[in-house]
Amino acid sequence: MAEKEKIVVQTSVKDESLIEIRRRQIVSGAVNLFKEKGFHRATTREIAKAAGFSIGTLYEYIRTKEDVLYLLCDYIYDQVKQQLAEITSETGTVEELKEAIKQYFHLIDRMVDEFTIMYQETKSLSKEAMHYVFDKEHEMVHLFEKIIKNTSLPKNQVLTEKEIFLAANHIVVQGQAWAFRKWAFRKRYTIEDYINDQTKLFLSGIFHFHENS
Amino acid sequence: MAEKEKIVVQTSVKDESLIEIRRRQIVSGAVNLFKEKGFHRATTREIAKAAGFSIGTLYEYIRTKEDVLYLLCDYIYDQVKQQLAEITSETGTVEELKEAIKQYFHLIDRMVDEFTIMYQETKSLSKEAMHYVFDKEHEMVHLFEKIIKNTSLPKNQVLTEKEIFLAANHIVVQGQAWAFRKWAFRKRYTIEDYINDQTKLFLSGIFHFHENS
Amino acid sequence: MAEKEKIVVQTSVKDESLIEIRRRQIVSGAVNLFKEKGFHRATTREIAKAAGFSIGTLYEYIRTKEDVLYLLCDYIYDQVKQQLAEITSETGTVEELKEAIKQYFHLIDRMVDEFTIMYQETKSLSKEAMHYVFDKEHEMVHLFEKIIKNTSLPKNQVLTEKEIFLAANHIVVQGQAWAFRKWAFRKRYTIEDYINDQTKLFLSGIFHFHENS
Amino acid sequence: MAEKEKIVVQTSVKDESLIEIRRRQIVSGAVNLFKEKGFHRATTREIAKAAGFSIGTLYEYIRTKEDVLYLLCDYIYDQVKQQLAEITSETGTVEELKEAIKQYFHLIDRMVDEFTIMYQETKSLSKEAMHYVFDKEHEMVHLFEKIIKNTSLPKNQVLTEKEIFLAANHIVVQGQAWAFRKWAFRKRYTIEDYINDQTKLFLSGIFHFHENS
DNA sequence: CATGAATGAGCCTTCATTCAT
DNA sequence: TATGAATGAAGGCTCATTCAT
Repeated sequence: MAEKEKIVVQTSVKDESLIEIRRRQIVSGAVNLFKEKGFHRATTREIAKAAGFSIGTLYEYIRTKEDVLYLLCDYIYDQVKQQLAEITSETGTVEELKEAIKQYFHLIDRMVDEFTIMYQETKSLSKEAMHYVFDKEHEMVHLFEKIIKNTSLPKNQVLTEKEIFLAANHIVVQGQAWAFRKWAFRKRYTIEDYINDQTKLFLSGIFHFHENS
Repeated sequence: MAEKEKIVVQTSVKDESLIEIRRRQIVSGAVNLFKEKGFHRATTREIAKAAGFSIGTLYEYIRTKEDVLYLLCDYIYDQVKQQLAEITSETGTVEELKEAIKQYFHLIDRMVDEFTIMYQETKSLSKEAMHYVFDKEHEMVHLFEKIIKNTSLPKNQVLTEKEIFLAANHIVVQGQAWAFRKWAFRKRYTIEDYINDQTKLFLSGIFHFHENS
Repeated sequence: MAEKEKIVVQTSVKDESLIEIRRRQIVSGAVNLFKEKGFHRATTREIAKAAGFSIGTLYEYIRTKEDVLYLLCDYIYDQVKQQLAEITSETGTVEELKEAIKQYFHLIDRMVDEFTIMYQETKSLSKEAMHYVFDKEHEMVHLFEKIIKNTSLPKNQVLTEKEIFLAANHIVVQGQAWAFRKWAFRKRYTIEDYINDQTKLFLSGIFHFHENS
Repeated sequence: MAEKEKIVVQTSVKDESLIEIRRRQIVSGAVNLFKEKGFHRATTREIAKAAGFSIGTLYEYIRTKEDVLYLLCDYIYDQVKQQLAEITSETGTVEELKEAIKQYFHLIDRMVDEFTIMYQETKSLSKEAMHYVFDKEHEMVHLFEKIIKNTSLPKNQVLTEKEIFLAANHIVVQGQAWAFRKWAFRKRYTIEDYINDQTKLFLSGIFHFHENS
């Protein structure tokens, strides 16, 4: 979780604040571009153009094309983390859990493109970078694990660690599904409906987990 | 759903049965290759080699590199469909539904690599081919919709069409999750455990769907 | 002029009469094909198909793709030669010369496609084959040299060998021009008009050759 | 006829003057190469090498291989046009016509290779590019039409538009003949001789055009 | 003789990356 | 720092030719 984990994308530029600006430009240009053509089909020239400067300049801020994808994933997770940071479970009520799910699903809905790109292109990353991304995903699962653990369920429904893990994954996965199966859901569901039904299904699931054989 | 819908990958070879053989070779070679490097990083020469013949020959059986991916997706779905065809809901018991889920999850487990590739690379297909794949996915969702619809749930838990759709998607998505989140699940779950817990969560979910607000 | 000069296109087939038949098929298929796509753009598969048999069979009657072009040129010249053989200058009248020109121009008009192909693709031939073709062209020039030489011109207009050579070339070239500049001429000229005016221009030219400085 | 008609060969390089330089390099390299092997047999790598840079660079200045041929034709016609621009018929004397022919024939002699290539490979161009080249040819014919029209011929020999067209084509064609039939002419003619005799033949032709039936 | 599947050299083109200005 | 021209490895694909049946 420490910032130190961040895989540093090397630059030849010294000015730290300029680096930040340029990278923001790269990322926001890349999102639109990758959304349209995917990482592999997008050329570095196009990335540079989308970012608003020349390839020469692009390569002052990245070392390889893959860095762009990495930068993008990094940026998205930062956003996610930042926004999820506000979700906490303090009282342990079910309402709080519902709220967390809602926040998370809305977050995904707001960033559908970014998420879609991430889940599609992540596999193109180097093993090293991929692990970093996996870790981040694990953080997200973990966040929900904590919230679920903290939530007071009916007495006879106390979940084991493993079951909590499954439940947390469930939320994360169903959230992602909204992003990369939108072509299937959008015809029948608004995000609100989706949240509603998914939450109901999920809650009745964990509320009665141990009732069926 | 007619077989005629199949998007024909053109060939310059006339012998139909030979085409079948060669394509099977292409597909099984490609699975291993794509698993390792992904579709984009694999070269046509490598695909040919993995299939056991020269590029020249490869191109006697496909028109473009994308055809390989298409052939692969096609093959996988055919397998899936064929194996799921045996799953039917005749008595409408919950046991039957459980069995269907089990079959489906086992199927995915058996073809983890194939599924992973499919969900990762599908987006690289042409619009036309993508729609064909989407249709196939829809068939799968539909299969579960029918089974769920046919299953007798507690009286007060009758599901609407929309809810059935969600539930069917749920199964399909959680099945896929086993494939492309295996890195997360494998540490704690065997496929049997996974099936078990997922089924429990799902069933208690739909059995009590309308109990929570 | 002897048949011996013919560069033999080797075959692995023994039956002489079959060879003739197959080659005729090759040539007539190739004319249509080359007319449309040119020699380089036409594939051997297409040539075989146009000829009415398989590539395998095609290669029983030729050694390389170039042979097809060679066969084609050979055939065309044979046709030309055969048809021009009937043109002779026996009385030495101007009428006879006119008739020869007319015959030649009409011949070209009848075989525009063949001529066009020949003049366009001849340069793709090997040096050896090209020389054979050049020799054939020379024969044609020579034919007209003989006719012109034999024609009685006004006394003060007797032409030197060199001038006769030029005049003969003139006819050959202007004939070819009808074939490969048809896009320019066709708008304003019918073949009859063309023959008429070209003949007039030519005759008045050689009839008054030595009048201007 | 406006310069604007020029079919633009697209580039990814911005510096206009550099484009000019590189294209000149491409063209002059291509002339030698095509002279030797023809357009189809020459590879892009060879073209690049002949131009003095890498394929990568070559493709910064052209879009496809065909562009090289187009660039070449374009260049040649520019040269021709530029050099013929100096030829004008102001007084309408026969001497002026002779001079024009002389200039044109000399021009061809100077650029035999270029002309030969152009007339041989032009047919490989796309329809669009071919039309552009045809238009240029038409300009040349038209130039001579104007000159001939302006030339004062004997009173009873006034030529019709159609005859002038034929005569102009005559010059253009006989000029080309010097280029692509050089193997035939070179043995007996120097360019001066050729010009001399061709001019004589042509002039006596048009001076007496209407004397023969 | 006829067939057509197999082969692989080789072609055109792209594009990530570098480096002189 | 910024620029963009230059580079060349590498990729997708074609097609003339062969050879077993």
